[in-house]
Amino acid sequence: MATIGDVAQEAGVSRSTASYALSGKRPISEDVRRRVLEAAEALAYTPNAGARALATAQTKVLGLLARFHEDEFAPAMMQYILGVTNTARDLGYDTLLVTEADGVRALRRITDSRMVDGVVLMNVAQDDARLPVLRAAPQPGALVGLPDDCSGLDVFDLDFEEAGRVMVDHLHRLGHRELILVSQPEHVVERGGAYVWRLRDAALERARQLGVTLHAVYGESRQPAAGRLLNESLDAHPAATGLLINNEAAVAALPTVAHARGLRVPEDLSVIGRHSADFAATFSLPYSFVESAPDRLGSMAVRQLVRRVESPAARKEPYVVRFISPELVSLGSTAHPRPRSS
Amino acid sequence: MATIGDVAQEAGVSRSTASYALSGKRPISEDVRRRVLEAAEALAYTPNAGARALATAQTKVLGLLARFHEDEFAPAMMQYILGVTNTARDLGYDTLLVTEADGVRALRRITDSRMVDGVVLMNVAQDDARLPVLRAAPQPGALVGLPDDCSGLDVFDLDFEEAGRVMVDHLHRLGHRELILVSQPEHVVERGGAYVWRLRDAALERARQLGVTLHAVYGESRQPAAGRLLNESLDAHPAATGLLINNEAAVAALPTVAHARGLRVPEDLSVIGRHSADFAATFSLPYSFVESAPDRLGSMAVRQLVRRVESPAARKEPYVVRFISPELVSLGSTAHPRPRSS
DNA sequence: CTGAAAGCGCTTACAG
DNA sequence: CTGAAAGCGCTTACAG
Repeated sequence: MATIGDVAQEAGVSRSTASYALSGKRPISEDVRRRVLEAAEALAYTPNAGARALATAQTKVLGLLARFHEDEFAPAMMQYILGVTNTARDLGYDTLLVTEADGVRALRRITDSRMVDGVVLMNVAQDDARLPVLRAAPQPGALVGLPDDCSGLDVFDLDFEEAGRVMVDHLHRLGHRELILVSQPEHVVERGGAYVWRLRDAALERARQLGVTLHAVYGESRQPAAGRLLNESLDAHPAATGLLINNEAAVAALPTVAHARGLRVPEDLSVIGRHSADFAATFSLPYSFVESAPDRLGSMAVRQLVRRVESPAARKEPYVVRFISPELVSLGSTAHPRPRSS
Repeated sequence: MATIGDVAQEAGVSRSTASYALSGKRPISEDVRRRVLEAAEALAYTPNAGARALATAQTKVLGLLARFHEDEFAPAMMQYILGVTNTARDLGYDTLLVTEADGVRALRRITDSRMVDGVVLMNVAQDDARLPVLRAAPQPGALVGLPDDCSGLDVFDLDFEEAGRVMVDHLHRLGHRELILVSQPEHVVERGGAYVWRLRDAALERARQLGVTLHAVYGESRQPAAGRLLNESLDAHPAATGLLINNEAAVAALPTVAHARGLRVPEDLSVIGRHSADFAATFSLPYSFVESAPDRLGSMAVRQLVRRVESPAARKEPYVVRFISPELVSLGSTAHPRPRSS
């Protein structure tokens, strides 16, 4: 493989001149510049990443830490990852994807060894053990997901509180007075998945204000349990006319459950999910939903991260906590209520 | 951050001794070794990845090139990726995930710059433009997916021919004499997705040998088209008693379609899919299927790749083309046939 | 506008 | 068993 020395020799200049001609970091005579560029072209010169990283203390690589819990719905993760990798590339960065179970260890490894210029943490828990490690690291960090303590890091998440209110408001406005909200399983909350209760508590609060009865239940995250729990919930609350689902596995199971029960949507039951448009298309879900915008969140996290990486000024700016406003995408699965039980 | 020089100083030895004590690559007195290890521990020393890569010409990073076509079913990809990243980590490697559209450019970038020690290509097409680039690269490469020309690379794939035969055999043995096979869309074939016709042609051949009528149709890869096409196929061949599905989107749509048609499986229709167990669980699919083993394929590709990376001897070995034998996982969706049409 | 030199942080022959 | 030195391939002050 050609080195900068080969290029310099081929162009008949010094290595520093070759380097400057390629980077444009100082004035170079037109003639020399041309010869260097031609030589680089002829030799198919590409700078050695390790050498450059060593000299510049920049790797042009971002770390992406994703966690996969047995009880979580893996398909939803792909969109977040693509949001990160594609945006990173647009900004000139490659992405080191780390999926190992021990996130703390992994984070130490990639930051201490200077493999990455910055880190995006996905699936952040309220009391995430990776956060202190990331704060102590020399690289900046961005989170997707809202922890209890946001200090020292940029945080991006869907506004789950507002999502809960939007769902309740929408059905209340249509005349519904009794709703069911299916969340993630309880142990997701226990593990620190704050988005579960953020949406739920805001929905409950709003329901109370509006005089709406809201039955909040924990869902399941695997099949067929997710479908079974839907059935139980519908059985338990026969007077409910609206169903809110903050749980990808549950909403994926709903078409089958509705069919089996002979339940028509929205005639017999109004439904609003909380997932992504891509998810809805993939699973062919005919339900209105609050867009969770995984690719946009990943993209936003990367943009902010790269700003901090590249600008010492940006590095000093106050940290941000930015929420994406929930957008209700209507697929016609809500209507005025009609009592379900005869 | 502490460097090897800091460690050496702290331990009162030279940098080379510190390095050797840490790597164990030459005999070190017990006393010195202990002092070095303590110093490294105390200073939380981690080698700088760029410096090490420069000195050793090894990055301990593997490249993973994944492609996402608009018309492909993204959720299936996550399992392949996890197979690669998890196995890589087990073997001491991190994974650079590259998803950009221009795979040729991306491959050039990561190989020419020596960012990676080896590359796994996913979603390989028959006449994949990335292959010549990978062959010319100094790093070894492994493929998931079978191209026309396998030279110079290790290739791993499901034995789709055998999968087609297994499906036909199984239903023939149960007494079925007319089957429908739903494949991927035609343009997936045009783009070079050989697995489509590999399974189909083998199934057709076997059906002919057995005197079974097999209607092979191209499917759709998005909803709701996938479901619609299922309906059309069932309408077009009312006497067919068995359905073979080599298409994730189609099999995901089948529960809804079957429900809508009042079709009981396996009483009215026997069904065999070709997908992964994880996919079946995620989508709650109650159909027997030929396991496509995405994580195992990813894992196998990485293991072979790392062998070549680490051993000059292995580097010289002949290249392999290794097929995973299709395993038929029964979920009870096949039975003796009963005429569908009255 | 250009070049010689130092330095980034490692590893590993070469000496002793 | 240990150390001084060279070298991996870059970038960037320092000189001119």
